[in-house]
Amino acid sequence: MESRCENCIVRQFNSLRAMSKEELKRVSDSKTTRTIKKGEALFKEGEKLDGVFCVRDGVSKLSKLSENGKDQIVKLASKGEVIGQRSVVAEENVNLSAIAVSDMEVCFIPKEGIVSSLHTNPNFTLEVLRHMAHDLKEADDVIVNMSQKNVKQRMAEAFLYLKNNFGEDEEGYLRLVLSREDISNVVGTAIESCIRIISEFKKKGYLKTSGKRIGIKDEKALKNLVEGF
Amino acid sequence: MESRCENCIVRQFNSLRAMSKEELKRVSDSKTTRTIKKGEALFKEGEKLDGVFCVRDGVSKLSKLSENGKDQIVKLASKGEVIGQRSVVAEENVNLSAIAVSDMEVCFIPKEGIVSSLHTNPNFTLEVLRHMAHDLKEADDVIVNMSQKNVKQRMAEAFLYLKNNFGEDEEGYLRLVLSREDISNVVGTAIESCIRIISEFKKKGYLKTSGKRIGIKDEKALKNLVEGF
DNA sequence: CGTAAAAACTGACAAATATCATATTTGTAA
DNA sequence: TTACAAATATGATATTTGTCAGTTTTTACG
Repeated sequence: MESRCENCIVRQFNSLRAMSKEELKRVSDSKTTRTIKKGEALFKEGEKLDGVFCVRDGVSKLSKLSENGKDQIVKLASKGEVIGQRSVVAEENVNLSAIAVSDMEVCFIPKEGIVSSLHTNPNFTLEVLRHMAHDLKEADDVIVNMSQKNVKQRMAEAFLYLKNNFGEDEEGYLRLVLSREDISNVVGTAIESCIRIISEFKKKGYLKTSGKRIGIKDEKALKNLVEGF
Repeated sequence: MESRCENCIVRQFNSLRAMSKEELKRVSDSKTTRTIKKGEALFKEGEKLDGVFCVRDGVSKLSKLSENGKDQIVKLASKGEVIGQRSVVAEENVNLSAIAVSDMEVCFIPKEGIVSSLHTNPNFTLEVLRHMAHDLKEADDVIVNMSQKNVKQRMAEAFLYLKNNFGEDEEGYLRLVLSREDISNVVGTAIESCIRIISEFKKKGYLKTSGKRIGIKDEKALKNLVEGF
């Protein structure tokens, strides 16, 4: 795969596209490429990050673990997204863990390259700001969903989200395969409730499953459910 | 009250402090001061904002209304905070409504003054970015609380939050007086549940009430509750 | 393959929370 | 000050969701 940031397509999707040629070159020279296996961590809650990760392939969950062992997934980050920006910008330890839910290829960019551009290139800073504004809106939406929708509605919404963001394969199954546990941690519910609702949706003809793979059979029905019909 | 931004103390708490003298002067010339009565809206979900509000006094709730009439309060903004930044930065309609929960004095700053600085003054942009990064972290924390803590714990946390952020009066009551309904919308629960838990906390000696005013009597107990003891 | 461990699933039950109905209190304006 | 609406409060009950205990299925790997 292309190893210079200047030629990396992934960059088009994130704030690095607002960097000048010289900045990109500097970033490219300092970055390192890494392969992360499914289940491995990019970083864990509380750590100090000295750089950001640019996702070239695969998906990572960003989650927070509580004392009782539950962990809530706050976001799924995939190709093109930059992980760890918030921590670097705020100069704080990371508040979330990042764990691969599929095999990943990422670039690690030491923070110096990012920070110096933040101070000197307003276009870049503004671009980062816009991405953060987008993330904040999404986070607000999640808060509202968590409090105003019931588990069934949030489950339905999760499947629609997975279809829209990661697509489906030739057989009509969701391309991103998550364990039932991960799904329950996205939705914020108990594993058993999650499984039960999947069974129910299957019975009603909304979904189909094959092993851990899940496919949407009746998108309209799921949408109606989310809307409260 | 001081009417020039250059001399306004409130500015110290927000991103405007990263503006140059000239920029501030420009902002100051274009701004207008407004008084908002308790219950009135600064703006409503879905509107297009052509500026931001800088809070000089009072408190506003930022919330989202759902079809079923519930509204979830995502944030309480008070003195020094800038409201509407996200929308202006992202060039999107606002995703939340802002309604005064006490009488407010705010300055409205047309977006031109903000946007031009965003494009030219990296210090300012970075400062805005840092505030947004902070808000994002707080939003993530709210998501996790909503899913990992039960209603009683979230109620306890809400009271501690109100004490820490808005203080208490001479008699030991929380300075920011919210209706039971607003409290339930912060916590994400039904009004009746909210009231019941207040009664319970009162019986247990954690809280005292006087009309709609609420005071914390046993902070340690509330903290223990939040921690899960 | 075969086997052990992990993940998925199911049922029965308990706990948490919402809803509905209604009473009481409080604040407000005539 | 009364009178009324709005807010607060409480009880009874329904619904949702979680927990525990166990079975079945899938997956990984020697």
